Amino acid sequence: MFKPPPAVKVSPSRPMEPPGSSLFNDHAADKRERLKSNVGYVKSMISRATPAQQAKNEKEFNDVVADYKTLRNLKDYCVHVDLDAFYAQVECLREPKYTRLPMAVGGDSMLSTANYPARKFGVKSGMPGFQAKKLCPQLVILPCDFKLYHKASWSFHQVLSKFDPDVRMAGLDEAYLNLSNFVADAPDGYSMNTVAYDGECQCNRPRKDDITEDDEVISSGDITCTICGMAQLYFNCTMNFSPGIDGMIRMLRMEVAMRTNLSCSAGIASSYYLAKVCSDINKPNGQFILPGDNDALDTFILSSPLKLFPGIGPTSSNSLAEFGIKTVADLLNHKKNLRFMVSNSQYYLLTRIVAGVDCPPDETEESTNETDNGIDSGKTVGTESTFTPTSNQAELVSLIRSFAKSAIESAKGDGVTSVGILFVKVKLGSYDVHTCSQKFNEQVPLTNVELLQNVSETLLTKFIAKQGKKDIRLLGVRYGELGMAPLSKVQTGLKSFLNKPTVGGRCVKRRKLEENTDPVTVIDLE
DNA sequence: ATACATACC
DNA sequence: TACTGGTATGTAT
Repeated sequence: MFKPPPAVKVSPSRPMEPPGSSLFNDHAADKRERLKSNVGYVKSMISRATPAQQAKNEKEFNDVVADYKTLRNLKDYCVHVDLDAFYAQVECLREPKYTRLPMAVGGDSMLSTANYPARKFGVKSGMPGFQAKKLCPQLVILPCDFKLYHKASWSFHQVLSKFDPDVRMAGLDEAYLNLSNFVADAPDGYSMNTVAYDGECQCNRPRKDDITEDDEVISSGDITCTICGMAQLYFNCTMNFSPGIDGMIRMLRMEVAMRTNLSCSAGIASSYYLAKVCSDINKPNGQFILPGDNDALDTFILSSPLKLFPGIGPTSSNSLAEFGIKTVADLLNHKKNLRFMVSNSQYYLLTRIVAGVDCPPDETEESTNETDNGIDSGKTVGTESTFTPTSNQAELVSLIRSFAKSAIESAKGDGVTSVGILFVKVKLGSYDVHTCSQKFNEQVPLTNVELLQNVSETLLTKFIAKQGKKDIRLLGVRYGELGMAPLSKVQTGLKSFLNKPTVGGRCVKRRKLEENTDPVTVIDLE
């Protein structure tokens, strides 16, 4: 397979300075404190638990896991495909020189993505740009260009839908496929006509090195790269891939690289949930297969750190770590007390992780939140924004009214015609977040801008009156219980191919997409 | 019904 | 100087 060009060698970063005192750090410290105190409370509860209770807990755990394990479907080939450092890679199509230089996409206050050269310095997505610059002074930060990312995502989706017409996009850069039926079809493996490149051009394309002796070169020549303008040798060839899922996914990733000039990684497992975990293992530009075999599954799951599983975020992970639980194996050693440590839904998530299955029983039905009167009670639309903290009420009122208006525009763009509930979000200078909401007696049409602005303002001023005069650093307005226009009118925009997001791939429900007959096109950079 | 917390990209 | 924005979902009261 093709590999990204080697990164420029750079000296390692100096160690991070200890976190100074700031409102942000104070807030983070408070949060850690609360977590510890919570854990302390639970520990004291555990110390008072009776052996009978614990035995009951242990039995429950074993029973639930055993129950879930019967849902394992070892013959399935679930695939999760994930574009590597997506925004950064797309920016490299426009400016190929960044392929080997540390670069990130985002702004001074937050980075969305960092490319791999930047990651060598410890720069990560989700890090504020100004901190990243301390780790890597030569870091180039490019602004987000969502229009372009949507185009790239569309091309990606087009390629994948040829492998599975029911492919399910989960965000712009990720997708789930089911190739269970596909794989058995080709006992002799797969072959594909491709072009591999060599020469000065370093763009993220299939490379000459990817051609093996099993492949056949049909013709070759000397041209100029259309992306970076550098000299380029090309080799038209037929590439061959081994039979089975490994070859098929190598071919799939080669096809993605050909059609989008983007590299991706893939995970293959007997459940979507595990496939997602697997796609991170050999990233970037790699793939990992978890064999559909009970012992292999158990070994893999038990040895994995819990925080790698979708749904186990920093808070749960840190909390469990306080109890000495870091891996799934650790979890099994605390069966007796798990019930005390986590919420009910977390408990079932954890048992599902242990069992290695996607969904709890009785929840496999395709579900919609849309009710008969066209109200989608699950969906919300909103706008929020951070600004220099201020306690000036006139300014804040003006801001919330403008956000109420932009949230209306955003909702209209999604085909919303009326709303049943309005949420206001306030983040104080201390980073404490508050929300207030008001449910309406009847649906408010989006044409009633004044009313929605007035209610937003009232919720805000009431909040300020209650809290006293404090600095505010973020305001947001969000609408819920959305009345939707007839679907035929709205599904036309660039993002229409995106499915409704599903949190963490925890419960991936597959959804039929429109048949796609358009030819795959290379991303248009303008 | 409302507020808050957690998660994901 | 400076720590996002949009959406979903679960828990507590």
